[in-house]
Amino acid sequence: MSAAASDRQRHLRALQLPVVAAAEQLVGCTISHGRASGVIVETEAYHESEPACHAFVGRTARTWPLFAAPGIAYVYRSYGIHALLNVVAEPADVGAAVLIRALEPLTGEDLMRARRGRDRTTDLCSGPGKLTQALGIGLQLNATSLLDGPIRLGPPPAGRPLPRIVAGGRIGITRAVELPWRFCAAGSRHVSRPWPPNLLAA
DNA sequence: CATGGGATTGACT
DNA sequence: GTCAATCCCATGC
Repeated sequence: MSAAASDRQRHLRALQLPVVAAAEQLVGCTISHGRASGVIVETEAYHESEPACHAFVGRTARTWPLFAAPGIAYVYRSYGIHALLNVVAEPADVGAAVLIRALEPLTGEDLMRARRGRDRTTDLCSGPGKLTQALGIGLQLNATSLLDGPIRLGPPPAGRPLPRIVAGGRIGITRAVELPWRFCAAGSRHVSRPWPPNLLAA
């Protein structure tokens, strides 16, 4: 298969993988909602086997979408304020998902600015709460399909080289912090916390 | 039924 | 660097 053909399948192949590999493979793919879209530049993996994952406590009124089929959206409220978007991964009945932590704006940047009340491009989607606000994604889209919409997970933009990936510890959690399950596009200025330059070499 | 704690962000010192 | 906003939900009495 050509490299371009492989890219067009990347988001679909990722959904068939274990959640940590899926998180890595989804960097470079796209998320769109209506006219607004962006390239995924930062993800984190969560799995029911570790305590930082909401699914660790099992199936509840909050966590049931995590156990749905891969490609379903898990959208939940964080800190009483923000909506955070996850791509459910692994086979049905296994609780696992990829948190989308940052996007590089691709289309609809004017809409994003209006929704965010910010001008700088790097302030629009550089965080899990920011990107849902920029794309107009709320809790009402919890458990909807990312393959059928309204939110869509798509392949990398045509003609764009896939980014080199850097891995590290997940952000903003207190348990299982040692797992290197955060993945970023190397050198991207659109991630939530840019990598320290001294650690970027390798 | 009361309580505590977030997979965050933005404003401020 | 610190801190408040804000609310759902999981947990425990």
